[in-house]
Amino acid sequence: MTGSEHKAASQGDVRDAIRISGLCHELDDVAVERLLKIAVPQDYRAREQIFGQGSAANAIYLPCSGSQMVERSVASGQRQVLAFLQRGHYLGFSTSSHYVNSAYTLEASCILRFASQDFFSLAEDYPALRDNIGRISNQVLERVLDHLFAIGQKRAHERVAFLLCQLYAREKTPTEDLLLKLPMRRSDIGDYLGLTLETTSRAFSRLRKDALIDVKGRDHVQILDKEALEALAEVK
Amino acid sequence: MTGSEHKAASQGDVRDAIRISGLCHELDDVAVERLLKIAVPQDYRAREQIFGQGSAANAIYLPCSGSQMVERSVASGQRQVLAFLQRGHYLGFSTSSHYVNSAYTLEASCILRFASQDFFSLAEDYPALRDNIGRISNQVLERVLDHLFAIGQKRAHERVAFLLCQLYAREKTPTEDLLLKLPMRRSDIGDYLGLTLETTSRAFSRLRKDALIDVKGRDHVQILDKEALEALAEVK
DNA sequence: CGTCCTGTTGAGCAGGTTCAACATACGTGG
DNA sequence: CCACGTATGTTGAACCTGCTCAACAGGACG
Repeated sequence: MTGSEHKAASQGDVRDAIRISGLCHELDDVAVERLLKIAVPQDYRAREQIFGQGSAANAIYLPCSGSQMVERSVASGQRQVLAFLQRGHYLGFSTSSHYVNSAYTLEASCILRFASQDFFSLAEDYPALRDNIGRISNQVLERVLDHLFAIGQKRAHERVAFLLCQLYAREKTPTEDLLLKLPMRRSDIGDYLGLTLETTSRAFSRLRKDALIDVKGRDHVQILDKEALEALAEVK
Repeated sequence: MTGSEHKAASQGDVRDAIRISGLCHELDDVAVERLLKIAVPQDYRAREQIFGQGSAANAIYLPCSGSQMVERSVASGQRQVLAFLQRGHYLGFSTSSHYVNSAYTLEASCILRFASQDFFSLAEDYPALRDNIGRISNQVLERVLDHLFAIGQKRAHERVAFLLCQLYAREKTPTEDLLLKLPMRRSDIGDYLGLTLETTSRAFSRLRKDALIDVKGRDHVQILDKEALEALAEVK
């Protein structure tokens, strides 16, 4: 059972998340209302599983608040973090009948749950919805290709620079002071970038020493030299 | 007709490629004919560019024969090979107006070219075609996530095992003797797996020494122990 | 105030890279 | 058809980045 000690999802939060997600692009009001009607909001605590690798893929998720990650593990114990997500990002699209990845919250989150059946039967009625799903998964593909480049070709501190730029670029309201929140642990970042947590930590230290960033406590980073950071992170 | 495997694309080759690609799933004959009508076959020599990073994304490509690769390079000189392709695989889908990747042939190839405009206006008329495009790009995403896992978490010889399993798994007619053709160079494999060409070569040697494969000349590999190879390659 | 958890830093090690030599395959022209 | 020259692939040796193991520091929370 999930904790309900946090504020319930307001209608505004929900609509905001859907709008940000791009799922409603070109969709009429009736369709949006039908979409809202099949959405079930659910509250999660920090570090709780949303769905697990191998379980039946019977829902799609849309975070309204908080932050989440998608990962994949193998029997030999290795783990690859595939994505860090937040409000307006989709989780749980699966080609097969079972999830091949797991998803967890990083912070306490409110997440909309759409039963696959409801969702896809709605998509049957609205071609625009199918197009939007296609557009979203193309964006996902693009991000993953950038990620692939970074892991395949970049050095440790460049990979960390890549993550910081990726996180900054997706902020809807880029903060003027370039302050970034990092809700994940060093080990999560390491598994995202194909590094150990120690190497990740050293990479942060190096960027700090070179005055590209300032590490503010455990989970905040201030970008001091955005251009230099982007030059390190270059993936296209 | 039957013996012209050298140059001109036969109608059979073309239909075969389209069938393998999965683009015609649930598509009626009229639609398929219209698709064939806008396809322009073109012959390429080995190691020729099909399209280049930064150029206008005005076409989609479908190889009928030969083999190809998609790569991305950055100013600093690093290159990531993103995919090795062959008959029935799609090339050149782009979200933006310009390609962010380049594509080259590995061997001499015949490739169908669809002008984006023609292609997408045809897709306007056939929802099934749009669905098929969506399904194909989901398959691409799945492959890229496997690739990401391999590069992020696997050691050198495990990555090579991963590539060999990936290439073997996609053979339409799995050869009984487990003989695999590798039309790419060691440096291409290295850039695909995030390794240098020397490390790649050493990884092949290691797999040979451990009797998992047999390297037959420059561009053929015989798989001797498929189970062991798959155990090394495990990505889910 | 102590405990646990996360992050940082250090030291030694190892896998992968770099640089270099050699081997083999392939295409070309004699 | 063979000989040669160039491409690609393999192997060796030294080096270096990142990993492993370990100690310590700083918050968060009871």
